[in-house]
Amino acid sequence: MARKLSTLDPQRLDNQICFAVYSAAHAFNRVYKPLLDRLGLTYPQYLVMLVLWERDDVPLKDIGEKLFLDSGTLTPLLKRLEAAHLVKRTRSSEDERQVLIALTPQGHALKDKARSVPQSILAASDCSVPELVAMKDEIVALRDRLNAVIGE
Amino acid sequence: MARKLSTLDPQRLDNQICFAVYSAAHAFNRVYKPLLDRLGLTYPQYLVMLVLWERDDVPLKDIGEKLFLDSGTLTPLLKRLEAAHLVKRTRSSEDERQVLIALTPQGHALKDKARSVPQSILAASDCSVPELVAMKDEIVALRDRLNAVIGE
DNA sequence: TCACATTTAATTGTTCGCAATTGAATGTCG
DNA sequence: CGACATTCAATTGCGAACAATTAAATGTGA
Repeated sequence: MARKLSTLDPQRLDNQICFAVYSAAHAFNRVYKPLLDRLGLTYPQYLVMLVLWERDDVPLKDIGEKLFLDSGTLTPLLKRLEAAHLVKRTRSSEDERQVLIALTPQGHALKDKARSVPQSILAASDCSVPELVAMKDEIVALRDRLNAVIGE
Repeated sequence: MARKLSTLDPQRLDNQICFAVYSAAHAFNRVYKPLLDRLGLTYPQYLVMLVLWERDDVPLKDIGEKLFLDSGTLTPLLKRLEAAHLVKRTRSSEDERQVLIALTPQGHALKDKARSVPQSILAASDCSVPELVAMKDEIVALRDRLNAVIGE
């Protein structure tokens, strides 16, 4: 009886999906760490590079919208990527407010070296691709509902 | 054809479950923010309080194991909770290496004020409880598989 | 055109999160 | 008992993450 109550108690840590998500994010980060160390990237830096590998010469703002990050996070991060010679930051000539982020040749080249990363993550997940895709879609849907509430 | 390839490309941002988890964690944090502000807590501080509301007078190490955090994160966090008069930190007399964390009366009292938080999160999730429980269990299982790889 | 609002990036300050190190307390084994 | 390893918390340094503010560029409407 006491057990049954505790498995329903919404104030219990283990009953909270947010803690599941929070702790899973950290677990992913720990798995990524050794893989990304070899590329000289942190996980958020890797996300920015993924965006740029899809489309180059992007305004900082667009990167922020894709990754749900603001300039307070991205400005120093991009300065570090620039210091590592992976990107170049230039003011747009049409709109001087915008900063355009472009890959350097080294930044482009890193895409190849990073090609094996998703494979390693998949292996660590120890889960079938269709299962992972289904989970991903559910989590994205949840995230989008949460973000919709924030805007309200 | 190009579209089909891109939806299978493992190096695409939108195909990565880790980014789904990462961005969902941030979305949760943004929903929690205004709720926890009223309690004077950050989200990680709230997690520590959840642990203590379940069992009081816990070694720092045990809190770390439950939350997957180390002393580098917890020591300053707990000092801030102590400065807010929510917990007390004392060295164990049996084992002087351990620091025991105990709730103050204010720390206990905060549990009641926090009772409505899970309800608000549930509403923001806009999802049935059984669905959320199923997702939570899947995510926890994934997290545990990832953590198992780290240990190896 | 000119006052005003909006957009955008940068900056500042606080809190996480973790790797690496330090130092003290405890355990272990010869 | 005594050398040695282990455990545990604290510390240091770095990189996010975000709120709040600042400043410059652009847009808008009288």
